[in-house]
Formats: sequence, structure tokens, C-alpha cells
Amino acid sequence: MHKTDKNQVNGVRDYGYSIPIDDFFTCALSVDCAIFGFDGESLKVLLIQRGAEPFIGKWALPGDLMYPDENLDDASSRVLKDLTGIDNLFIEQMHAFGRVNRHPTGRVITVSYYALVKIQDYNPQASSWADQLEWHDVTAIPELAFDHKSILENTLEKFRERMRMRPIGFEMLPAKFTLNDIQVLYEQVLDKKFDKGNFRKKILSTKALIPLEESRVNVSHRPAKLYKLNQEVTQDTTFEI
Amino acid sequence: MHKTDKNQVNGVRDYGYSIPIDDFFTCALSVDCAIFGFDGESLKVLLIQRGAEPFIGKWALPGDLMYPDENLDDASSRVLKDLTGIDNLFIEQMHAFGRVNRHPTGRVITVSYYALVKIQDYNPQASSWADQLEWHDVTAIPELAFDHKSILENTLEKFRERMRMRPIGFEMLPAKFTLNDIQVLYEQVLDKKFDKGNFRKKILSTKALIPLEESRVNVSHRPAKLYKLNQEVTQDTTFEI
DNA sequence: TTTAAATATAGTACATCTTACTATAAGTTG
DNA sequence: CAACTTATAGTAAGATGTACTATATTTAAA
Repeated sequence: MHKTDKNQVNGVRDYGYSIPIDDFFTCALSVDCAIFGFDGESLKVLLIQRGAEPFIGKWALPGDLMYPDENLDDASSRVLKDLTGIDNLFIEQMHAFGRVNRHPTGRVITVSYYALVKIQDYNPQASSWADQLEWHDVTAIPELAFDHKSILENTLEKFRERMRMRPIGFEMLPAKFTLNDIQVLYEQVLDKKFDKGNFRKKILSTKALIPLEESRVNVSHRPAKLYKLNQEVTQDTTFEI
Repeated sequence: MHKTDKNQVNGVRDYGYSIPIDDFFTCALSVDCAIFGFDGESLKVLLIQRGAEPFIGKWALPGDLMYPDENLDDASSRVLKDLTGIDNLFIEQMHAFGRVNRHPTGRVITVSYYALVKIQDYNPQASSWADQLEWHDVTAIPELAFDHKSILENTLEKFRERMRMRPIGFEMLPAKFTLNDIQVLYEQVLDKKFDKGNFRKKILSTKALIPLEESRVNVSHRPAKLYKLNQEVTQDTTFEI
């Protein structure tokens, strides 16, 4: 801790710092994204394999330094666009991580985001990262570079809470889906079994879904009705599973 | 946006930026704290009046620049300690704000926190800010410096959500309180009336409270029983109002 | 063509929780 | 001690959640 006159410590007061003001403007900001997707089986997160030091060869959350003239939120959108080829992904900021030595090459504070993608829309060829990208099951995450393991754990925990409280899960499903698709998604994300009839009643009671006149095809049993998301549903619509 | 070779854009890949790496290490970080307290009447937030440019004379959230060798979370603890004289306040990080021009004197990314204090424990003399500090009713916030108005609104909204879902409200009450004290607190924070009997049943069913053998004194009617917080209750205990 | 198998969908009875309210208890003040 | 005020207990009706049964609709096999 700095030895400073108490009356001069606080920057918003008078900027009378006892160390030069320029010394404060020496940080870099980065964004790191936990990109979640659902393949019908389990919750996946998109990881990159680092091609340079530090932590060369290690898996990591995709991210980048924020440009000096770039808004923080724009940096996360840019990373996602570069990575997936998709604009306007669903994205939310999660947490800022700023331990002094979290980055070996300098003082880098990182802000984590999570994004939800429809895996089948995701186009790895669109990005120059294609050969270094891989979907990993969230229940089997390898060692990660930097403090990305704890960032991912933190993000995953908060994301699960969000899934219970907001109608966001549909962002990971195709435009048309069955009630069972949703149930499997929720069971996988929340690691919890639901009664089929009751889950169906609950999800329909939210009015978040609109039934279509179509059914699933090419299944060797009674096909399920397809639904789409009610476009009036926003992230702020009350919802609870 | 920067014109760079796409293959070289992404920092976590190879740090092959087309602009010098040093240009990235030019940001400062600040923390801004929304300090909430409850005086028995309404929810209050502690604001400072700025004594220097920019925004001299304007009200603002208390905050400070993070030191180059200081953990982000330690910066917020320091600000709170300097301001209130209290260590170990209840505190949670909320959101990072990083629009390019949010600070007139440089690139400053700020991370907001909210803290909860027991107003009667708060000792303004302990801080060198005493004469510039004031509790403001959250329903009557003046114009604020920088983007602090939107930071405060964002924080307040999330804080209300937290209040409903976690047993944190007690942090703003004295060690001994009545069921009615809690009810008034919740009614003020959530801007919502509760039925007395039902609220009492609900709050007692959470097992968060331990009844004491004491009652409130110096009231001109039947005195209410005092309760204290069950020390086994943590921020992660399930809870819902 | 019928039957079996698989899954979708509908319905139902019971338990639990919520809501709105009434009744009674325990203090103070005049 | 009577009137007043607030605390606390209780309760009945409604709403919601839970566990389960019954029926429908499709494909595939007999």
C-alpha cells in the first residue's frame, strides 16, 4: 500500500496523488468470453488453444485486448464477431477480474462476458481461428491459461442463475424446437431432472412460446409439435423455472 | 476501428498487434461505490460533493483510481474504509463501465460496487471527507458527475434484485431488530407493501433469524420482540422474499 | 393389417404455499 | 382500569406445485 497523506489519497476528490498521475494510466483492459452452446446433448463452451506465449498451447477463453479508442462493450462484440462470424449475439457482461499478477506480461484487467450461440448457426470457417477452436463439455474443462478457470467457473455459476430467472435459454436452440428440446436443455444446464408433464405446463404458462403448425420430422415415433419463441419476450420478461 | 490484418488482430492469439503493444497499456481503472444505508425511514445512498475539476461542486459516487500495484477488489475496500472508517463492509462488485469518453481527462474504466452499511455505525468523523459527504434518499438523487447517474441506476436495479434473492438486507439493520424493522426495510427498498402477518411468516420460515429474550424498549405500545441474524446464514443461503 | 414400442400430450388428485383476513395478546397512556 | 396501539397467532379459500395415470399419434415389426 502507498504511504500517502490521507487527505490526498482519493482521486475523485482532488487528484492530489502523491505518485504521478501518469503512473495510473498504465493498465490494459481485456475482454474474455465464455461462449455457450447446446448441441442437444450437453452444455458446451468454446475454447481456443493459445498459439503464443504466455501459456502457449494451453486452452483459454477467447478474448482480446480492448483498443485504446474502443468502448469496452464493443470489444466483446468484436471478439465474438471475429470468432463466430455472427453479429448481434446474445451477450451479457459478468465480472471484472483485477488481481495485480493475474497476467504475466503486465497489468491487465479483464472483464468477462458470456454469450449464447445456436451451435448450428456457428460457422468456424468464418473465422481465422478455425483450427484452434473447440467446443468443450462444461463438465470436462481442461486446464486453462491465466486465471481463466476461475473466470469460467464464476461465469458458469452466474449463468445458471440467469437461466433460471430469465427467458434466455432459447438463444441456444434453433428457431423451431420442441418442448422436449427445452427440457433437455434446462436439465443439462441446471443439472436437474424435471417431471415431463409439469415442465411442459410451466414453460407454456410463461407465454414465452408460440406453437407452430409443424411437427418434428424423421423420428420413429409420434412427432412432437414445434414451437418458436414469442418475439415479445425480452430479457426482462418475468420468467422462472 | 483499426485497420489491421484480421489474422493479427486478436491479442490472446499472438499479440501481433499492428499498433504498438504499449498503446494498450494506457488506461486507468477506478472504482465507484454505491453505499446504501437505511435510517428506518427510507433507503439512502452516500454521495460526495466534488472539490476539484472536472465536475467541481457536483455530487458523485465515492470512488478512486486503483493504484498500479493494488488488486481491484482491494481498491474498493480501501475507498470504503477511508470513507466510513469501517473495515469488512458487505460489498459486491456490480459492473464495469468503459465507454471511450466517459471520463474527460483520460481513458478511465470504472468498476462499480455496492456496499451495505449500518447507518448508526457509520462515523463521518473517521474520514477526512466528513464535510463533503451526505446521505441522499434514493428516490431523490441530484445530478451526478461523469456517468454516475446511470451507474447508480444500474446498481440500484441489480441491488433490488439481490435483496429479493439473498439474505443481505440485515447488513443495513442494527444487530438487534424487530420483524417490523425488516418489513419496513423491504417495503422501502422494493417499493412494495407486504401483508404484516404473511411477511412475518415468510421471513421466519427462512430460519435466518434467531429470536432474543429481549424486546424493544421506550415505545408507547406493546413492544416487539427483538431478533438477531442467524450467523450460519451466508450470502449463499437460499432465501426469497 | 394388426400389434408392439416409443414418445407426445392431457388430465387429475393431493400436498404445499400464498393471500386476505380475523381474533387475541401485551404493552402504554389518561 | 379503560381506551388505545401495535404485536402476534390463527384460519379459510385460492393458487400453485408434485407425482402420477390415461390416452393419442406416430413408426416398425409381426
